[in-house]
Amino acid sequence: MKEGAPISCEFCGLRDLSAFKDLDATELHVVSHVKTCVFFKKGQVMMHEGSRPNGVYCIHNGKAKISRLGTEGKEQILRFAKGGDLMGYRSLLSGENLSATITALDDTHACFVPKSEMFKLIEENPRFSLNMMKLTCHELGEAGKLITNLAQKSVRERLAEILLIIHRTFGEDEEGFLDVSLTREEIANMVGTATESVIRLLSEFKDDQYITVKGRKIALEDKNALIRIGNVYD
Amino acid sequence: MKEGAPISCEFCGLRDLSAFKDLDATELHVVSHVKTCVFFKKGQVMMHEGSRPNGVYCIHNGKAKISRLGTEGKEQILRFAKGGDLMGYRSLLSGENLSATITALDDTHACFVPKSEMFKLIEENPRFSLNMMKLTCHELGEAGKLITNLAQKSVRERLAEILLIIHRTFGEDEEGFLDVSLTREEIANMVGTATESVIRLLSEFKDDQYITVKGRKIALEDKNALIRIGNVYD
DNA sequence: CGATTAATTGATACTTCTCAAATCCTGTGG
DNA sequence: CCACAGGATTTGAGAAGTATCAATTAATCG
Repeated sequence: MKEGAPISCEFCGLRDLSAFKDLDATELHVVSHVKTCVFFKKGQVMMHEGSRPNGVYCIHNGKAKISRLGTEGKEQILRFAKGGDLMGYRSLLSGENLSATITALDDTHACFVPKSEMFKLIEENPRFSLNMMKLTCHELGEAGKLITNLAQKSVRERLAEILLIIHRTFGEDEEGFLDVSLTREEIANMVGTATESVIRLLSEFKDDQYITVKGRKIALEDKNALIRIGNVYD
Repeated sequence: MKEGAPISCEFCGLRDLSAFKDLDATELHVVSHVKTCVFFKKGQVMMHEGSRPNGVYCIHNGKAKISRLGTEGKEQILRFAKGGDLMGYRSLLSGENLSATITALDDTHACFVPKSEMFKLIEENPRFSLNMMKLTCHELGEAGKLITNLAQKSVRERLAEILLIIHRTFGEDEEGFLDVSLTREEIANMVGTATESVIRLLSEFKDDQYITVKGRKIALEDKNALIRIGNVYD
């Protein structure tokens, strides 16, 4: 982790996507000056499960995964994050230790906003508070979906759905492949299954021409089939 | 659903447990006068998945379950609620439809606080906002735990853990039985498994003398054994 | 261009689900 | 208070779905 190129909040194109969208010019100016710009290399841990954060990261560009350690130290990926997403706010706001580890999936530039500034904004700007609540409550809804899926769907269904989620989150590159590099193990740790099961099912999907695989790169060729297989309704 | 006995917020013993604990005398007085007291019979639905709530319920006494419909209409129980707990705030704050149904597990008295009042408090009292955020963020952490458990633990482990969770949430009656009446199917819908599996595993736990069963009533006789079986660390 | 890590495939074992049938409760109405 | 209907619980048997272990091949990063 080292200092990155300074990015000014006032001119950040992602601002409208974030909880900071309703700050006035003065507030924005302050945030822009108290924040720090940080760079993480691919694979680097941005925040550690169990520790206490002193602020939040706002991702400028790059990708990250949010994961927890389960029994036997096995990783469970809870969700992904990309540009405009805030990381570490759950722990900061609830006053608990970090319940998850955040790891960069790519070279990532992020802005660190200190705790004091976050609480000052909450204190002074109800609109910001409401944005933070919206964000959290939305995540809570997503978590409920995931819980239901894990509890009720088969591994095959879950894998199909998660391929679609990855597509929705990160989109595709110029060749049509999912625009993120995940190992089979990471996919398994999102689906909640064994690596070998993911491999077998991906082969199946490939044989059925629902996807194309080229090394670690995966392209969704028949999204409707995946929607059907995954029983994805929303 | 009919009018219940009026309960005044000022004298509500549960207030300190709820997000309303930091309201000043005036605010509390207002809430107490705009709220409605409502009574739900055991089994009655308090809020319906997919609908848009016009406020939140604060449970005065009684018990409720929060559940979602999964594929094939199967119920997935996300969590339970009891006196002092707020219901429906996730949807209200995120501005989305209700993502879950809330059903009374017992005869339940609850206070309905209208949406307008909730947003007024958020607008005017940052401490209240912060309490709401704390609440939501804490739930989000719990959801993460549940996700990890569902993805990684066996049905046997999950059942052991959920018996402990039920104990922690509802405590025990004078005979030492878990103080809530759940069908085997409801337990299965919390664990995320088939009803028959729950029945078989409960018999096993009974044979091993970890629990005692008397009809629908269950008593935890050896909590340490359940902690061990469930790999429960927190 | 090695060395290491990741991906793949096969064989086998185990957990869990599903279906079916029997028994037991529980709440309800007479 | 009792009898009954319908739902809930229990048990068994067999089928699926997944996990695990082991061995090979492929890919990736210094």
